Amino acid sequence: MAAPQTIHPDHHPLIRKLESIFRLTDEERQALLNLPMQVNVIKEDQDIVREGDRPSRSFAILNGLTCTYKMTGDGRRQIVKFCIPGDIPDIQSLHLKVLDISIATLTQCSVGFITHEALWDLCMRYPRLAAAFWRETLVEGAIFREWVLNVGRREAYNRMAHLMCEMLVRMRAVALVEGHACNLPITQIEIADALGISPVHVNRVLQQMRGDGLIELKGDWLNIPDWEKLKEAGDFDPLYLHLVQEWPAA
Amino acid sequence: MAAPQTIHPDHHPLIRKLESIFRLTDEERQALLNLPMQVNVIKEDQDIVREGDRPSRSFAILNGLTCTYKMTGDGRRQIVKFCIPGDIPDIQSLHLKVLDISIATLTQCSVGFITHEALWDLCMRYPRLAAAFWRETLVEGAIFREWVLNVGRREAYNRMAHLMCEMLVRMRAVALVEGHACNLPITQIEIADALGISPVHVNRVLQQMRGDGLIELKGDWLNIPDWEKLKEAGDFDPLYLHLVQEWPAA
DNA sequence: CGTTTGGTTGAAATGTGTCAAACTTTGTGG
DNA sequence: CCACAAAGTTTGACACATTTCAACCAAACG
Repeated sequence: MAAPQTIHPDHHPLIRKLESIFRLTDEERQALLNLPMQVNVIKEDQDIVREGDRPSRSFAILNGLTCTYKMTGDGRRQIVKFCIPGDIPDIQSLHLKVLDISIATLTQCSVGFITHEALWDLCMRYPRLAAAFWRETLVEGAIFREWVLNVGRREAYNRMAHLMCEMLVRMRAVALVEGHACNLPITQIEIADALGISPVHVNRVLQQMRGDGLIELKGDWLNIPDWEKLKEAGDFDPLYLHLVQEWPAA
Repeated sequence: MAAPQTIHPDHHPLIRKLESIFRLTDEERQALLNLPMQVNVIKEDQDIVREGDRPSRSFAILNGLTCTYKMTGDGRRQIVKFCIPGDIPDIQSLHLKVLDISIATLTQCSVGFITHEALWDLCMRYPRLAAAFWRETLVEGAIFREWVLNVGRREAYNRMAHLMCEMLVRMRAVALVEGHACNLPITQIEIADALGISPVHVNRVLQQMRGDGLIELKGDWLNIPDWEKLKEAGDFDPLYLHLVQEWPAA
């Protein structure tokens, strides 16, 4: 609905993300700013795209939280990734015509739609940007792999701790962490769908973790009182996120 | 150990795979054939690369079976993908300097090492090949996502059926299926590590599936007497494999 | 042949799921 | 600002899928 709008470079999540990987040239930065992007605000709990769709454009999350999910035939949902500002969750559709995933908002979001045509054009003109996008999809793949490990080989308690670690580190990378806390407005049902367990069990595990002083969840805020302890519980090693700039140990 | 060797185009797994996506030009095909590739034979149960490595080259599986896996801190293994001829399982290392996975042979394999330098050169010269490699990594990501769903939301029986379906379809795509059967020399322990369950349970589930007439496992051969039934049990939809050429229904 | 590796079996332990109800918080319209 | 509805969280009891442990068996192998 909203008309194309100008975003200040420093606040453009895409630019911020790419800059965290390598230094953009002025020309590259300008090309990104000039990308024709239709910014829409979408309310919470809406599918943005659905499995089976054949989109002609991709979208960047500018603001808010979304998740990528799949369903079994009998209607059980598995969230395979939480997407945060700066992500382009369906960039795969540039190459793969039919979507094998659905993507839904978890909160109200503003997303920027970019036509595949414009993306292709950008990639052709700026091979370094093409490489950066490719790289992003590879990191995404690495995250999926870690999730297979997490769901397949860790028990609920550690699995949950691992997820919290990942979210905090990824949020920190896009400057969405304040101190040891970040805004994480997701329900226990959504956590359950991400971890492959039942909502009831999520509740029990969360209480246990709170009791152990690993996390604090007040309203939509996730606070990590003891990062090292959480990391230990989650068996968490950020290597798979392939962040270029690790932040100093807490 | 082995010296670079010539492979007939029709038997070159890489070319065969790319040709299944789009028609290569003569020039592209020649460029692939000219890729300097060091072919090594590696015996079974050997790590080819390990998590933490910083490889300067990638490798294509020319022959044999390998798996990509990760380990938890307390030594539990999760296989995240089986790799078959035509795959380049660590092509991600082109962009991501440090490996977040290990890759091991399951059988004796012949693999072709290609330096990153040569791959970059190829990608620069032939953008369609670069796009094809990117696409391959995206399909790989789609497979990981499906595995998260499989491990997170399906019970052992269906999970196993799903894995068998995937293996058969992927093997068929590279002409490794004869009739309804394919060579699948993996142990029950390896299946357990792929499905995130215990070897004992794999055994029980396999017996149940055999009893239900879903699969036959004699020696290293997997036979599928009733594809539709297996597909049903595995809740299997090949969409996520993004094969260009579906094969006609059995 | 003995040794190794992988497969099979049973019994007991356990993590997690299911169901159903109660409780709490949030949001909304009167 | 209250009242109510809706959404999300918490709790308990019980069921069950899967794990663990330990032993035994069968096939492959040098």
